[in-house]
Amino acid sequence: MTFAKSYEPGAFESDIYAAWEAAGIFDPKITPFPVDDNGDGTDDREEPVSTKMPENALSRNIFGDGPNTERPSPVTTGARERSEKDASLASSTFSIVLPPPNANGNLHIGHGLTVALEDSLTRFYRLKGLSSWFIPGADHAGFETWVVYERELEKQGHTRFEYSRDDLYARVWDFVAKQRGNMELQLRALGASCSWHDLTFTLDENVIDRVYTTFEKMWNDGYIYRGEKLVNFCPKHQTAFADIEVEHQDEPGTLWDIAYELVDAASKSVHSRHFATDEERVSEVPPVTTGRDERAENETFSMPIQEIIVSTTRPETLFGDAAVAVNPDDARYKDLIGKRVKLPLTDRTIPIIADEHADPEYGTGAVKITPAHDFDDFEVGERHNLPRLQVIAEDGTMINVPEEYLGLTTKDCRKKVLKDLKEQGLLRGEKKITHSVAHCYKCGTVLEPMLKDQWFVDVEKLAKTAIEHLENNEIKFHPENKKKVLINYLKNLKDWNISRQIPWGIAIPMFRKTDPHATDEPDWIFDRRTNLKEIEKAGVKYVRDEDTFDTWFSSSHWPIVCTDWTEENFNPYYPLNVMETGADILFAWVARMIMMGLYVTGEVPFREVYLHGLVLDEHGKKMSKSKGNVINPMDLVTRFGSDAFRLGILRGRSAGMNQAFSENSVIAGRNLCNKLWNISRLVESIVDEEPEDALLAERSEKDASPALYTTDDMGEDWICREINTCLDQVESDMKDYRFAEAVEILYQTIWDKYADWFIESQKLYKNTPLLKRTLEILLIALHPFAPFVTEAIWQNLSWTNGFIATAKWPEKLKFDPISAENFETIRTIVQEVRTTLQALPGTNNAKKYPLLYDNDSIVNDNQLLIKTLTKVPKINSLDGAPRGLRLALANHELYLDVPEQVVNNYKDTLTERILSVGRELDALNLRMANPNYVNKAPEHLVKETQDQIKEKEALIDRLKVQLSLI
RNA sequence: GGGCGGUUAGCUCAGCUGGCUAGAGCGCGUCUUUGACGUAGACGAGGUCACAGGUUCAACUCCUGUAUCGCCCACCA
Repeated sequence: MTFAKSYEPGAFESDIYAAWEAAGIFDPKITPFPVDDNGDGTDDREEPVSTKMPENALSRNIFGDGPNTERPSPVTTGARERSEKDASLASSTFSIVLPPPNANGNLHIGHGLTVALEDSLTRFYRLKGLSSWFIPGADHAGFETWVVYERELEKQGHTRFEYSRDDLYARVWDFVAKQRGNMELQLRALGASCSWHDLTFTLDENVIDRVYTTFEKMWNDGYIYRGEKLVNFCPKHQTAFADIEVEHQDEPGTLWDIAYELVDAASKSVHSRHFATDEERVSEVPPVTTGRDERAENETFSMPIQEIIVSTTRPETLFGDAAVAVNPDDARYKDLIGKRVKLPLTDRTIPIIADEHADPEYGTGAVKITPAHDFDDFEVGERHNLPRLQVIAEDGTMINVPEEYLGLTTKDCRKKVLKDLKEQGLLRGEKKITHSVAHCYKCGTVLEPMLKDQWFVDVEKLAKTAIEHLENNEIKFHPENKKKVLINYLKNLKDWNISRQIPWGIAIPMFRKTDPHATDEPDWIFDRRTNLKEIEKAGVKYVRDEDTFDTWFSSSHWPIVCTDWTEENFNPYYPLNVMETGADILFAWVARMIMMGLYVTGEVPFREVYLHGLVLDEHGKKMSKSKGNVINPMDLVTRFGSDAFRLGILRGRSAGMNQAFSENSVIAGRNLCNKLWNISRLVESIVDEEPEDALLAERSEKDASPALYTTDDMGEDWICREINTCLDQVESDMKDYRFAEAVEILYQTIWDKYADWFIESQKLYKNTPLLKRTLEILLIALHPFAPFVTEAIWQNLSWTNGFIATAKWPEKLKFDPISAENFETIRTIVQEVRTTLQALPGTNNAKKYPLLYDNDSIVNDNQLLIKTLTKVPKINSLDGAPRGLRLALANHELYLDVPEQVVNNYKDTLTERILSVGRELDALNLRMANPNYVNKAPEHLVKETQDQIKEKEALIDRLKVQLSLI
């Protein structure tokens, strides 16, 4: 096989992926259910044990025609026990799940980062010999997909209300089935080494099964309750959201002051009471009414005011008011507590109550309480047992209001209410304010707090258990501080609304009794038969709840369902080794997986959590369609190659940080791939022309060791040392999830060390076995990060076998440390020669001047090497007195044999050099002059400083001699 | 209001538990057809590590405060 002349990733990437997949190398070596005792880790999945008939008609397998149906089924062997064998099994596996991308979407840059991170880990541990299982998934993306589909329906002139829920489910299913596939192809293009036949779709039967089992357990354990609570409701999408899905935005608004008339009037007017009783504090008393002309207010003092003025941003909800609240400590209103007021525009009267919620500093200090349409008011209402009167319907129009307002939209109703209040003289002021408003994160519609019967999970115990395990350090976080953030979140977690009013999701398996006379029967029963609208049990009829689960309720089972965890069997892949995902879903997903994992399995679902931050554009700004700064990962893959993208996006990135990303880093990655490609071409050409046997024979005469290679010349020992350091570094970086650092050290080792020094030296002394071995090692070490190019090279090399993807992580190389250190000296010499030559006037200096040395064994022994690396025409031993230009190297008598004229021109440079070394020397001397440093600093540092001083002094001396010679 | 993070070269970022002349990539300048690579090689310029205190023999690193940018949570009648 011959190497293509140039590095063209597009020419081989897809073929290579196909070859990997065909060879099945992404499958875990150990089957998830090693109960067969074959002892050879053979795969059980060819003979699946019985699969249940799909009881749920809704749960068709979207990937049903694929090999997914062959997914292994658990084999019951009785109680699950942890044996020593289990433990050793678990330690020989590596498992990780892909946060499932939207089944019918395209990958975005965040997915690109996720794959780069997760696949690097997977490939690294696969090379390290662990049975690695990278489990892919696809998300039905309940709401996301639903929004897309509903838009589609609208385009066709239909609405969701024309169809039954089952109909809609089936339609969306087909819609997704048609669209799906893109994201899987894109994952392959990114090199994700996923075990594809284990792909789990969030609506797969086993997922629904597991979710129902958990729900049933929760129901029986009393964790599930049906409650009438306020939920964030999108009037456009007609569904409720969890708190976490709501987007708050600061917006301008108006705060209106509205007068509510007292029914049983106070004996004195509000204002006169103040003046009569608190005369000494008159000047400090704030006026009850605000935002109006001072004089107008004064006028009101003379008249008995029989009203209280409330401040509100939502006048239209006044029909739902259940009370007016004032702060119990607010002196202005103390006497009014317990009195009643007439609700404007209606005949109703409501009480004035005392509640901390009312802030005396804000508005008038009196606030209307509308329990059915405001979250705070709901809580106030609960404290005071107030009725919840719903006046806004789910479609955003008014209900339960006087006839003239009935059916108006909230917007129109507000206008009319304000107009009517004004006419009645009850509107007392308005003020422009900024307040945050809840929006639907998808369509931007203002969310309406809506009173609804929903299913809730009582999270108290779940959260408490999770906190205990977190505080017990059972999960390691990267970055570390996120654990604290998570615990803090869990401590304040409110009950979780799991009902959604969209058809695209997992049906809630609850049925409501239809016959109110069957008093002995419970109102709600659990039943898995959600394919039926109506069921009958013990002669009583029940109808299905039409809601579906919040997607996070099922997603929280992800590690459990992906690894096929069961109660009965030990599963070496659960808990997952690591959960890698975006820091933005720490609460929504990670927190819930931990709670659910503990609830279902009693174990944390993963040992470590790595959270990545946002990928920002090159200027550090968030990417968004509206800004037009979105970078499409597939576009970069096409232009620069998959490896270049992966290397580029990992570069300079650290856990949890939002970081800028630009094409530059991808270009740098591409360049490394190209470099590696050409290194390999050169090595291969050397291997091709030099018969290995002859060389080995020659070497083994000198050294009887049976090693595959021998190190002999200095650069060889040196590169062995450097590669060993690199391997150590990569391993420790991967253990600590320091991806960028791992890539960095590989980059440096391959380019700055291997190519620039070792390969260059090998153009002179060829050690073919070592060239082969070192190249193999570097390819393997880089493979986790750049899988395609390393595999492509591996396949092109004449002496390698199999796939690099399943190669063995390299052992350390043997080397002679003294020889390695000597090469370091040679490098220093070579660099000094180069620097000096460049600084000399004129061009092409390297070829002009010979190098002279005196009494220097390293130079003497390596004349040819130094000559090759510096390109000087000759290296001679100094005969007679020193001449030419002395190199500024301590402990080396080296001269560039240049004419006096050139030396003279170099005088300034030399003087400056002496000064600069002098400054360094001064600093060192200053340090030594400090007795505290000498006494307190570690001994080795003091000694190091002393040595440096000696070195610098000697250097300065010699430079001065040189200068004096000029 | 509570919490978290950033501020290091022109740009984007490393620098872990305090001890190098503070690093990388890209960009920039000069030079180079050398057994692969110009997507390259050699050499170089460029930094008061946001600011102010403190701890220490020693601070980019630890502590306190300030400024500034950003994120998350809560509240906003």
